[in-house]
Amino acid sequence: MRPSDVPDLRDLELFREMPGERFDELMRGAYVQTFPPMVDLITEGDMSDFLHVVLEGRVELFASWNGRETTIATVEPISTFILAATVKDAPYLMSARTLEKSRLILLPSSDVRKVFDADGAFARSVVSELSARYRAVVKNTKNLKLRSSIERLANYVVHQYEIGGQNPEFDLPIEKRKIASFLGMTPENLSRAIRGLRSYGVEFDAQHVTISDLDALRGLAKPSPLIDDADLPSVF
Amino acid sequence: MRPSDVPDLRDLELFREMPGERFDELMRGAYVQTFPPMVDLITEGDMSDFLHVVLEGRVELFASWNGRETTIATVEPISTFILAATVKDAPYLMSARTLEKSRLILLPSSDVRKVFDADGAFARSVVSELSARYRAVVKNTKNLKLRSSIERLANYVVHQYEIGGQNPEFDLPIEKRKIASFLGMTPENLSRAIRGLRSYGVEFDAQHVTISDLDALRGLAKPSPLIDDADLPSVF
DNA sequence: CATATCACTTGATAATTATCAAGCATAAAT
DNA sequence: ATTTATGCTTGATAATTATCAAGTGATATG
Repeated sequence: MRPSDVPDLRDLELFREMPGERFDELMRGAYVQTFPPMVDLITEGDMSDFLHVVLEGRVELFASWNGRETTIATVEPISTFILAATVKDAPYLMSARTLEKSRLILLPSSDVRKVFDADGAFARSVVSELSARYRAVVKNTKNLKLRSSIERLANYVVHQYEIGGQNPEFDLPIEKRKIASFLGMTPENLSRAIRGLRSYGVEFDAQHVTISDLDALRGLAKPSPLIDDADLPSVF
Repeated sequence: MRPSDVPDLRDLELFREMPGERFDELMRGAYVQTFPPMVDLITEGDMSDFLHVVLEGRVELFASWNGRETTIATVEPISTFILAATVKDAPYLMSARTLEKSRLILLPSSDVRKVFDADGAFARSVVSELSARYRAVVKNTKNLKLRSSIERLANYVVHQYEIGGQNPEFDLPIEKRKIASFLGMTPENLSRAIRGLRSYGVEFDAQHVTISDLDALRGLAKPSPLIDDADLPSVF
């Protein structure tokens, strides 16, 4: 375990309030590992062995049923995932794979639960993180159920614009096929939705997006803080 | 506050581990209220004033955007709702209304947060509840994104069959229009999906459902514990 | 009893979204 | 440079789902 990774972890809301000894105890069992792209990290249905933290790279969370697959989220540094399965000692609901070369810290789930049982401050941090994630998934549900695919795309574009410092030009952070899956549509349908946004002053050139009429786009997207704003600093 | 309500609350996983004095402290600020059917309890976007607990009756959680509305869940006794907004001190993401005459306990959010900050055991109980709810929403997302409407209905029927003690005849617990909204479809589409289930040996007579060919139904539904099983004793 | 209301159903049609197949462009591999 | 692979786009078509309008049946209301 590289000592330089520890400060990053310590800054996470999840571990910030924890007494130093507890944190060190957690770190003793932890290990850091670097994975190539497209490596399966966890498989849905398996029991939770480790709490995962992405230090570098990018990880996709996805789920499958009956031969179909859908992207639930992509996780970027520095952020944990599958916290709920870890504290519940329950099977993973999602699978995870690296999208690019990624460095992760793996904290044995049993250690996490041990600290969790002994340390009220940690328990409170977990609550904060879980609440935020819960709310993110509820927002995602509202997005899926209340909006059409072009409306979801429009809001995705507005959101990328916002988190990119309101620059009217930016690059898509992930492949279009992943965006399509995340937004709950096929790649073909995304392609057509992208063409549909031209009448709202949005041009796509491969990964590059240019917004020329923000008002028109906003008029279609009608973004709402109760659907589109993040409770979490990172992720989703 | 009726003293007979207290034991019910005390049995909730959320409050079970809590020291008696803390529990009493929480109860001092609480009050019980009975509401007629179809009363708006909370409105999405408002700040969290109270943690709500349903003692009797039934409450619908729903969300709106751009004139559209969708049912997220119905809450039955004895269960809390909007816990995440309460602990985060954040705006409600969903509105709530009574579906029938309902009795609720309202716990001031600030009291809940106070106890939460002081009591590690309570924080751990909150985590357990939140994790379960988080996982329920993730399952719901998988249901929405991976299944067609008739598949969602088929799984809904299988689920009702399971929680009703595997009796091949049972009654729908809520109005069909609510079921449609919960399953993410229009009432018309639900009507047609119901007809579509006839070829799988499921007959609907108003609210009454009869399953005559469970294998056929299961073959269509393909229920999965990673989508359809509950982490929570009640709700969803 | 008659009427009104409301959930539900059905039919006709439209909109949305998915599927299948082919073609294009870019980037990696030989 | 040519080939190969891959992601993306486009077209044609089909399936799914929504919308609008009308009708049915049950229950409630006057």
